[in-house]
Amino acid sequence: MSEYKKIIDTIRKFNRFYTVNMGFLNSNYLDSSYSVAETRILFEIKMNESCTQSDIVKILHIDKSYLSRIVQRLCTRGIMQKIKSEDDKRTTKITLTEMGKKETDRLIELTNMQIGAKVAGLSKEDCNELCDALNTIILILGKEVN
Amino acid sequence: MSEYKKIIDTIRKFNRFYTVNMGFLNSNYLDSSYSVAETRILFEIKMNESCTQSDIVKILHIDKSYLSRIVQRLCTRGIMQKIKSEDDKRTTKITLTEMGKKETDRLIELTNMQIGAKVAGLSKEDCNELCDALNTIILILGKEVN
DNA sequence: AGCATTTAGTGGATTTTGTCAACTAAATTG
DNA sequence: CAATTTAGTTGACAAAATCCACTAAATGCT
Repeated sequence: MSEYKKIIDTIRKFNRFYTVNMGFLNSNYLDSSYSVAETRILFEIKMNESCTQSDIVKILHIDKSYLSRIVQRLCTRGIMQKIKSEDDKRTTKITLTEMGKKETDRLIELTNMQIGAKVAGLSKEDCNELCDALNTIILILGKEVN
Repeated sequence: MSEYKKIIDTIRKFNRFYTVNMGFLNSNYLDSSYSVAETRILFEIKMNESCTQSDIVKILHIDKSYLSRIVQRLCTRGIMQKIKSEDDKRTTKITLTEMGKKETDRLIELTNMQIGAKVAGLSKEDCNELCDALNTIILILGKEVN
């Protein structure tokens, strides 16, 4: 079997396994008070400190009007703030409020616990091996630029 | 850093990387004529040859009423068939029609090409290493029963 | 400069997706 | 054989996501 056929089959098998086994990846089992999209947006802002809506649109590939409404909702809920940019008056910087930061941290903690539950029974050796394997994949697939 | 903290951080990093980099996983960029749910259902029936709706409900964790309607739709589109079971008259076996099989194969071929594009530039060595890493993850995480 | 095009974000209207509860019919429990 | 469970269907809704048209600001072009 050629390398390509083998790797494609393996990735296919992995995807199937991972989405079932780690199915919470894109689930709202996390916390019913935030949708999947909201959660991803919160995580993204957390990572990027401060960013514009179009930044998020580009990264997460979601519709700009959809995002706009989500941001509005989260603003009225006191989770984030829109700050008019001085240099480019079309754009608004989005930042988390104190409450938003706390909430995001809480959500991260929740996912950590879910992940923790998944690996709870693993031995030290398995943990290390798993880490290596995950990093290997990031390294190799990261070479492919898109 | 403890093994657990390390592995949780790594999985978190991996999830982020993989959903962005391999984002097509659960996308309908695949083929606009089938929704994500429809595609998953088609793949599942393909794998299990013949199965009941409740089988699929259990495997894919989707609402039975939701599934029922999707199956109906795909039946009227000539993709699949419901066959009354003799032994248990509550259940209906679902099978793909010839057209359904062709369509499913076509969808699989499409994902294969998407995956292929992702790994196109990899060396033989990288391919093998990647395969090993993916299989390692399946092996280790597969130990954890849920 | 001045006009055309692009970009950021908003809002209306709609479709798609997914959920919940109630129901029928058949199977299972005990 | 009555009570409970299971498989699937349907109605009514709610949530999520998309499409399109629009305003205002920035950028490109000649």
